[in-house]
Amino acid sequence: MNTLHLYNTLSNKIEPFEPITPKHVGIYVCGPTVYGPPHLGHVRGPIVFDVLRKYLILQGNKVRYVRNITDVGHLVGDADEGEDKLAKQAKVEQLEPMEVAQAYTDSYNWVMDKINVLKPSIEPRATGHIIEQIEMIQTIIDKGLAYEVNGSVYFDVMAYSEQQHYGQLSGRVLEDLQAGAGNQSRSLEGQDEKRSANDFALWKRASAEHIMQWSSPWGKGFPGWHIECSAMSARYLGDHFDIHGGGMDLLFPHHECEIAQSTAAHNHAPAKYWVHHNMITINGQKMAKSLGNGIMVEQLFKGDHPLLAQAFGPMTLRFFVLQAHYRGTLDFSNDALLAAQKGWQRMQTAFKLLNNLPTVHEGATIEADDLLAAVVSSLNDDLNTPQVIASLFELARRINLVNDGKATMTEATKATMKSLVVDYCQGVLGLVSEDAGAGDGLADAMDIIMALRGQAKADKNWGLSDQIRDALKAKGFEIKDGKDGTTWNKL
RNA sequence: GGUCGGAUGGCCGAGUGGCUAGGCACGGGUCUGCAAAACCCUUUACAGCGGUUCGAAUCCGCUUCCGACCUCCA
Repeated sequence: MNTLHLYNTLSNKIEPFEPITPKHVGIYVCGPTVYGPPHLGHVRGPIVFDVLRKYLILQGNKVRYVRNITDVGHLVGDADEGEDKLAKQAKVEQLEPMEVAQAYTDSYNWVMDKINVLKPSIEPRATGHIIEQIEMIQTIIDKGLAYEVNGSVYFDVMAYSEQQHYGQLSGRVLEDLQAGAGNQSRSLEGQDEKRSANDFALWKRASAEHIMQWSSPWGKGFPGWHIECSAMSARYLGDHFDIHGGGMDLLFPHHECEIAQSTAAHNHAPAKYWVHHNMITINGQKMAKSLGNGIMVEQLFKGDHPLLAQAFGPMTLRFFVLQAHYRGTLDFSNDALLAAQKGWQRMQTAFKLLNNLPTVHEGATIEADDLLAAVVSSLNDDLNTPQVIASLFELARRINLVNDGKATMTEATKATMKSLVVDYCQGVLGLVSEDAGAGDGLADAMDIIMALRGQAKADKNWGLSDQIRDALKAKGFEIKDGKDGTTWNKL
């Protein structure tokens, strides 16, 4: 494909991507609800949309990327009387709600940095946009598509569906949504206040002991759990922007409600393209608290989890995520992670050779134009990163051939290869080498040890050289004797 | 129950009406004090049963199994 195409959930088709305003792209991605430490599920979306964003930038677009922090509003599911998730966690920990939100926002962003996800252009918080949400709710009420009951405001789905198509995004039909949902034990507070079971809260009245609450035209309360994204996306990207992203689990009801709210308020749909990534599984099973198989990102980095035999670095995680297409489920397991880690190491090793490779003026036996074309084409085809990675492995193979003197290339080919490594591997895919020991003096210290061991080897003092090697290995440093000297890396 | 997705070689995971995905593991080789690493090579698998077709893993139907969503979720 010659231009970027994306799968649009709105049409269930792959469509050519054309910005509303040429060379300017607005992206809104649903960020985390910050009431717990980041787990593996939190990582996929940011990586996928980071690749999309970086690719759009490489193509010369100016991108405004908005990813929110939800620090209020989501109701607790299990018969908790509509308590705010954050407030609940706060009581448990005896902290201020904002303290909880801050701590988990920080740990989320720490993970984002580790996995080389670019910071959002704007990272708005739901609590910082209460006024915008109230204004939007008022607009919807004024249009007769929402109603107030006892200090709560509900969106009137039936009234809305008389003018607009409710269910367009998720493919749901209103009649099918009536009753009969699988989880019959689900009885939410305020259900009897609604005119229809499909109506959803825009604003909820807060009880006195509810910690997070704000004044509104309808009394003290807090926003419903869809309105924040509608209000914040409109504020920072306008009421009609290019791409709205998120996980498939948000498709219904969250995104469907967003469309309904925004359409009700602005008379047209908010986003042109809706892009959804699929979920992750652990050893083939859904990751869920109830199954006890949730893996926190920090546990992965430390290897501190029963399902993990070792630690895996941030780049291995990123590489692993990108080795699968974003619309398919992705299965985590120790073996799969291990395979990704080894593959990524091999790729890095080859790419590091590139700068020092010799070139020829004529009689070159390999080129790289075909790989560049393949990479671009794969990205254009709905961000097919697995195919991009396959092409990069072929690049690694060719680099190794030249390095081994089994093939030759021109300076122009070398330049193309550099572009593949710098612009696409490091740039778009965001896969950068983790240089162990950079800047903390470790490298210098290791150089000294390597020199001493080199002397022992020169003296054929194998006992000492092996002892050094084994001792370092025990501390997590791997020693490799190559033909051009000894190298090391941190495992 | 309703709606929507999947089932690919030992593992992960692309693709798709006829042409090698790729990675990891396994195996063979090069290199090497040993080891590890690195590098090269490693010859087709698509749930089952029907159907359409010159030809299907790829399209259609049925069956079995798995999963997601149905107002907690990335």
